[in-house]
Amino acid sequence: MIAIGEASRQSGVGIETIRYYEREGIVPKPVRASNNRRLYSAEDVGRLRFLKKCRDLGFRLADAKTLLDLSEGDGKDCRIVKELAVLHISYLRAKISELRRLETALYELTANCDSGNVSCPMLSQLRSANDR
Amino acid sequence: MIAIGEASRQSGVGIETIRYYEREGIVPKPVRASNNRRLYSAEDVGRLRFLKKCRDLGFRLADAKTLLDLSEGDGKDCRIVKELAVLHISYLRAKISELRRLETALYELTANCDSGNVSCPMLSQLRSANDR
DNA sequence: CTTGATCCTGTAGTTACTACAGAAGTTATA
DNA sequence: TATAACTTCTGTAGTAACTACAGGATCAAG
Repeated sequence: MIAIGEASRQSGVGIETIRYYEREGIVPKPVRASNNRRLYSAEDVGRLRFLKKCRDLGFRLADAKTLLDLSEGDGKDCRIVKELAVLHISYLRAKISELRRLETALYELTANCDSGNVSCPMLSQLRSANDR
Repeated sequence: MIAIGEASRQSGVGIETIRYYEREGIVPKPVRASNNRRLYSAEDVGRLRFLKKCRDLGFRLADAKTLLDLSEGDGKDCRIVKELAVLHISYLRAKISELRRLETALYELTANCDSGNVSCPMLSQLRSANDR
């Protein structure tokens, strides 16, 4: 059993974040040593690492918890997992194309923008009343 | 001079958001009617619309305010505008490639995932101790 | 005169942490 | 043994940019 700092190091999840996950009921409350300090097992660290990977993949915390619960449950079949993943992929794709759109729009706005212009064309564009 | 509801309609900025912008000092406090209700001029609506466009382009609110201030100032030259825009474009590009990476990773994780699997390969992958 | 729409202020909730403050306990060094 | 440095504890507040009330006042229409 290890202390929270070591659990943080082993899982890659920050100390404050671990305590936050505990408060939020994302992970079970760990046992306490006689001095009231939290003690984590290898399993606890595994959970934290699992959550970290999910978060790194862009899942929201609630979904990460769902996945964690699924992975601890008996029926580990894929349905819900795949559903969540597919949903998240389409969310990512939508986000990507939106950002690409923004990038293009912004690039075009700056195209005529050159130091020395008396009146900035980008600002003019943004100030214009038309379009939406 | 129009009421806040109409200003919201004309600018596309929500009523609560308009009041929020006022609280935060993003837009100047509007004049008040004798009944204490806010009254907006065409110029005020213009500011809101400007902010809306900036936000739609993905600028953070603070940057939107900077742009707004620039567009109201005397020296409307492009330097700071372009700087902000270029910075934001590179931020967008970084975000896009990050999301693409996530999409690929997630897609690969789901590849072997098929309803009916007894043990979900995606969960196994996430539970595995290796890599980070 | 009543109904429904709009507006007001002020506060709290959202997401997922992060950053303290102040106290207590632990470990390493002199 | 004293002291310093480190770690942990609880609890609270801050972040970004809104959004959602609650509870009350005012307004316009019929």
